[in-house]
Amino acid sequence: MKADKISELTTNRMSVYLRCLNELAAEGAKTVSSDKLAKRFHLNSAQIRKDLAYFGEFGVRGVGYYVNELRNHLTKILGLNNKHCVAIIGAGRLGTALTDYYGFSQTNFTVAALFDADKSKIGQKVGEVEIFDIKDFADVAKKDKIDVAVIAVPAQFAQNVLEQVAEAGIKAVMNFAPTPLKTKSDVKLKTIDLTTSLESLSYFLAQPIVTNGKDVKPNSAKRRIKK
Amino acid sequence: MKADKISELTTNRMSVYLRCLNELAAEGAKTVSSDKLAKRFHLNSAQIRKDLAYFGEFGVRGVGYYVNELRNHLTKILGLNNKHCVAIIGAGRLGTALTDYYGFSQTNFTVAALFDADKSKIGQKVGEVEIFDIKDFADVAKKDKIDVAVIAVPAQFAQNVLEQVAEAGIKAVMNFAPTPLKTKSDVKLKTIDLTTSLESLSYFLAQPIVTNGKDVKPNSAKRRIKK
DNA sequence: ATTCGATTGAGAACTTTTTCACTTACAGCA
DNA sequence: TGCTGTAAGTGAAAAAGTTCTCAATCGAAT
Repeated sequence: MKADKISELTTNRMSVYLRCLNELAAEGAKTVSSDKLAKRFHLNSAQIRKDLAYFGEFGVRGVGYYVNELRNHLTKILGLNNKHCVAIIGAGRLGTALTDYYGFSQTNFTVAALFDADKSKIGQKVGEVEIFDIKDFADVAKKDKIDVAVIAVPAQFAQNVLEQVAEAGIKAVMNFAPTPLKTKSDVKLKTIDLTTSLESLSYFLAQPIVTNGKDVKPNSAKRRIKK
Repeated sequence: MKADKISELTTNRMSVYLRCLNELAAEGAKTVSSDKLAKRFHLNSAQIRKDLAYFGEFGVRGVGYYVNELRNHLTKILGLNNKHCVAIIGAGRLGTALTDYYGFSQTNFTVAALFDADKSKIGQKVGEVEIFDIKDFADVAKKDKIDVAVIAVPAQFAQNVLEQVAEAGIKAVMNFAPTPLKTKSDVKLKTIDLTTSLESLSYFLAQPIVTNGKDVKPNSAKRRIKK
């Protein structure tokens, strides 16, 4: 198949598959079928096959996928065979929490540096990771071979930080600031907006829960009139 | 219009619109058009009108939307006119960071309690927020009128925590544990998987950047051909 | 009043994503 | 060697989501 444009929905799932394959490998499983995988995360097996098919033919008909082999493929596809160095900009609560979070992680990401504009923080350490002046970003990024940036600064500074980071040649940015950012097309930006997530959840709280078109509440006839 | 099933993509955007309206209101804007809004976050104006149309007719032709009026509507729709009390389960780095994050927040969410299984943490405080024993979740949740739970525990405990939380009658759960969770259909679960986000980003790093099916390395003429 | 520009609301068209259903291929066994 | 059962790969259909287009309608200017 080998399509030339892979959607983010697919790459997200690839990461999930890989995690699952790592678990399966640890459990000593030799093979796994798309159907077994699908059941692990309440997903359609055709979807898994289709996702994988974008990248090649990894399975064996009648058998399934060899766990180790597929794992190696996915690791390569996701670029996790190479080490990645992450810089976190913003040494507040969130930034420092993420420093540990990714530091712990079994994946191939290392938080190499923290950055902040607050003079009083600069030079301090969070675990093993030193806090640098954001002004020195380009230099430090180059020296430490940083290739991923995480923006964890207040919304009003985010655009500026993004530009500095892009200027320094970083091509992958994860943004936690709840604000829309403009970026050049060769920089991949992924925004995680916690406020939006929470508010969106609140919406579902506010609504009566509906299952199969009918209300689940005891004695309310019809809320949510169709059409 | 008033459709009966609103997608999460729409509710996420509604939250974004609301944030923007709050800013506009602060700037003193009286009205705003879908086109102006759209430009703020590189979005199509038809999309905004369609999103809003799910919930009613809020605009005035030839004028746009009255900022304050629309803001009030969105606030009600998202259920943000009521206070929400949030419990965070897992008083590790991430959990404590989120405690502050949402605590700061200007929105109508208050972190009312933290929970952990680690005896040494129980009784301590993070800012104003006390850490309770997870075993007491149901009691504390009832007393403090908690209606949203955030799961920030290691993956292997997440399913168990979710069940306890659901058992206590919580209907909205935000999950940071990188693992698929099973839940009853009347509990709204939203998972934010930071590892997946990062790995997915890594994929785009690993790939040559492609625009129209061709590689965009140094001296390729046209980027992004229309259509 | 009437015209004009602006902007919504909504159906149609289009695009993307997911699911279905079927064909092909391999492994194990008689 | 040929059957049989299982499961990948895949084109087509369905569903979901986005964008286009345009009639309807409002405010303002003439």
